[in-house]
Amino acid sequence: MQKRLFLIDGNSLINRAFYALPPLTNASGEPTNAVYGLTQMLFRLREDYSPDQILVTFDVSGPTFRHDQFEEYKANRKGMPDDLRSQIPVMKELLDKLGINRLELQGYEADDLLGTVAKQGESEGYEVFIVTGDRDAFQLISSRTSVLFTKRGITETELVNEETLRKNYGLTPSQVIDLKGLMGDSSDNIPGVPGVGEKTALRLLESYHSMEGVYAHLNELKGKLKENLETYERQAFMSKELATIRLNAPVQVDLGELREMDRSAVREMFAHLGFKTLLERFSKDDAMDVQPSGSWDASFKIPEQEGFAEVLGQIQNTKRVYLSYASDHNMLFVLVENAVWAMKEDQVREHRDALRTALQGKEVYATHGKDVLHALRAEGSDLVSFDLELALYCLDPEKRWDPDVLAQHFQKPQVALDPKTLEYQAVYLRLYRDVVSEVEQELKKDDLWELYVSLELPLVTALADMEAHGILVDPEKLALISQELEDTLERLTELIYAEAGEEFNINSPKQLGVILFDKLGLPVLKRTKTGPSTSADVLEELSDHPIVASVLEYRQVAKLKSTYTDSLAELISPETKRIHTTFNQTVTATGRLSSTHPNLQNIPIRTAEGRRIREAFVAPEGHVLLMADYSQIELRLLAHLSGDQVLANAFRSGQDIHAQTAAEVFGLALDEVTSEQRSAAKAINFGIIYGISSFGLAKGINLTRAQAQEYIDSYFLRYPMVKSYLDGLVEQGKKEGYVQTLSKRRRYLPNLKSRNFALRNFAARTAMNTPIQGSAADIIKLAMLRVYRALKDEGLRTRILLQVHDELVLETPEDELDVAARLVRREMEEVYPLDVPLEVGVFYGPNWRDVQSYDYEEKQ
DNA sequence: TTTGTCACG
DNA sequence: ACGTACGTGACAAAC
Repeated sequence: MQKRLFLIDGNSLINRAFYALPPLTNASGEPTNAVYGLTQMLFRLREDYSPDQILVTFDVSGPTFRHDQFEEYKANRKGMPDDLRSQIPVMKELLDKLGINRLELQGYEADDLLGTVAKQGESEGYEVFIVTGDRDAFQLISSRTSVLFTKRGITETELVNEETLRKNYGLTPSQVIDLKGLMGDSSDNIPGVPGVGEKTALRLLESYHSMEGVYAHLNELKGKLKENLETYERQAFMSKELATIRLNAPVQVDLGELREMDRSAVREMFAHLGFKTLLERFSKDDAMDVQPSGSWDASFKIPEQEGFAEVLGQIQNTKRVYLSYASDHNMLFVLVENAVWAMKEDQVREHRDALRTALQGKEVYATHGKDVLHALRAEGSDLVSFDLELALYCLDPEKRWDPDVLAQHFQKPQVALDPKTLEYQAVYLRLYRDVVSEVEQELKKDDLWELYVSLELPLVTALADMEAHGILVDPEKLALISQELEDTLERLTELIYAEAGEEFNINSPKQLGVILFDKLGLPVLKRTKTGPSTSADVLEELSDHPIVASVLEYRQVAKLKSTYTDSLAELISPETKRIHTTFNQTVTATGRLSSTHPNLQNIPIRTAEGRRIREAFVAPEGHVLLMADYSQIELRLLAHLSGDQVLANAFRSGQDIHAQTAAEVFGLALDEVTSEQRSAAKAINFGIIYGISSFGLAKGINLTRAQAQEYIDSYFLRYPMVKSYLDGLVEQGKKEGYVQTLSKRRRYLPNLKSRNFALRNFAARTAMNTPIQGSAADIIKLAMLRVYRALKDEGLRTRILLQVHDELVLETPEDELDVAARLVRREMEEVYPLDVPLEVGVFYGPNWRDVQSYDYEEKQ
């Protein structure tokens, strides 16, 4: 077995622990939190990885060679707070008593020591682990060295090796410093090239591999980017050099074996520091060797070639199989006959068909069903019969159902393992097996079984199918738009610099604030907690000044370029030429879906400029895109749920709903309503759905609070059932502890009883909004299922591509358009009969922008 | 990591 | 007197 050397970046960890943990003190009032954090980490490492040697490095105060080289380096780095400084000698003393070696050297930073000793360890045959919260260490990764990167303070670690560095960051170890040279690092006062953020830097490195490569091919670049790279070349190379870790620190360590700790001295120190839990664990027999998994069996097997037949055989002989896919390891875990098998990506690929066949007809219980469907390329099949994550989401959509929470909730032993390890996955799967019947019972007890089993679970299949299919994107169109936006951006930049009389980073709210409010003396209308606000609604008030109009336009264009052209292009799959988003089914509090990587639920539509992005989303040859959206589904649901007949009749009449609201609120005939009154009524209708408040409404349309309150009062006078319905929701929420949607989906609102005014009011608005927004989510999910099944049943080739909350986007062969359009409209409108009709607008076209209405009557 | 901003329903 | 419209995700800057 290979020996393991752990190198711990003491300064990095102690800093992170200090800021992440609450300010603990011992009985004498001395701060202890940083010491506590690092000590806990040490215990955890020993339990999880059984290292053969541990070394902790520290920075020594005083100048390093970097100070000589660059005066400004860290010149204005914040000093260390006294409460942290005082903990360092304590930590060192504790390490000595624990028998853990310290390493520090005047004139060298911890990074350089880590790097040098890592190389020494490698040459002596160790598997080296560097534990730090500093990304710079990624440059030290090699086939024998990996980094345990701390996150969320130091509570979580991520194991980064050559493979995960490439996969998650798109970098080789040596590119880490190129990246830093280009983009800089504000926390280290290392300047980068202006206008080059992470995205741009990664793009450049992908094309040109290194900074040298970028500069060798500068003539292939253009515009502001090229200009900035040229201007800041010297600075970029200086920054790169600064970020480079030296491997030649004059240290030679005798790695040897771990020293014995001085147990009584450690116990004494723990007592003095007030570390009760650590002391307790430590006092038991031999705390440093305690098995972390409690009563859980953390074992697993990786099947060898012959072993695979054994896995398949076990699956054949059983009724039920538990599966999880660990995306950070790209491994499929299978629990069958009390054995956990862990299969690597290529192995799964090789045996995919055999696995799928073996699982057919079994009870397949998955932690995350959609991941398993993707891993087995079984999207669109009904392979998964239970999805734990989804079931827990139905129980309480806002609870973070981590395995430790799950264990606690169902009174099982705690899972005390690092979530990044394979053992953790094995234990999680066994925990899952042991709670699943109780999860099912609880769903039934709370009347959520129907929601889970008839709506959410079958939807997994449809979503997996949609994700795998993807939507076709025209990269040339995207590039063209990007170039035009770039040109506009350059023109606006010049204009803004001229009007400001100087150059600055327009993307920085802080720098922009200095120009607008200090230099040009514009009035500060709103503040954020860090300074004057420069948000669009503020700037619109100030648009008399020519610079403000330019800034507003710049912001719009910059947003489009960074979020919707450059990044979208990178996510086109080389194999399919399509974008494959992920639809998250368990993140929102209301039951809606969300979309990530990329988010395809917020593609611009409101402005003509932004709408152009939609032109790049296209249908393949011989196909058209088909769009279907619900009209006013939330207000219709309000009419249905409240039973208000004035509102219901408004929808039955088929007239413009906002105009009708205006007529009611302002006491006019429908044809007397002005367009201003209509927009005011529209804002009121929004307000009602959001959980009305006079303050909010006044902000939405320019009114005083008193006027807004008058509008609200007269609205509720005309729609009294709406008023009593909304009041009833808050009351019911207070009484039951939760509110629910049409399909009984719950959202718990304990803050309805809070003594804090703000929290309580927020909860009250949530109580009014969630049943409406959530019921709309229920309905479109049900509609998706019906459309999906109907398309399958009728053997059509039309596919659902996207869901955007009240809209479905489909792709249909031209010769299927008529039948698909009618099917979609029918399934969506008839999905769930309400007191008012559900109306669906249907559109089609060659891309997502240029669409025309599909008029059902005409085509009959 | 947090903050400000802005894209969507 | 308190302080906000509801639900998301992504990006750049600054901490």
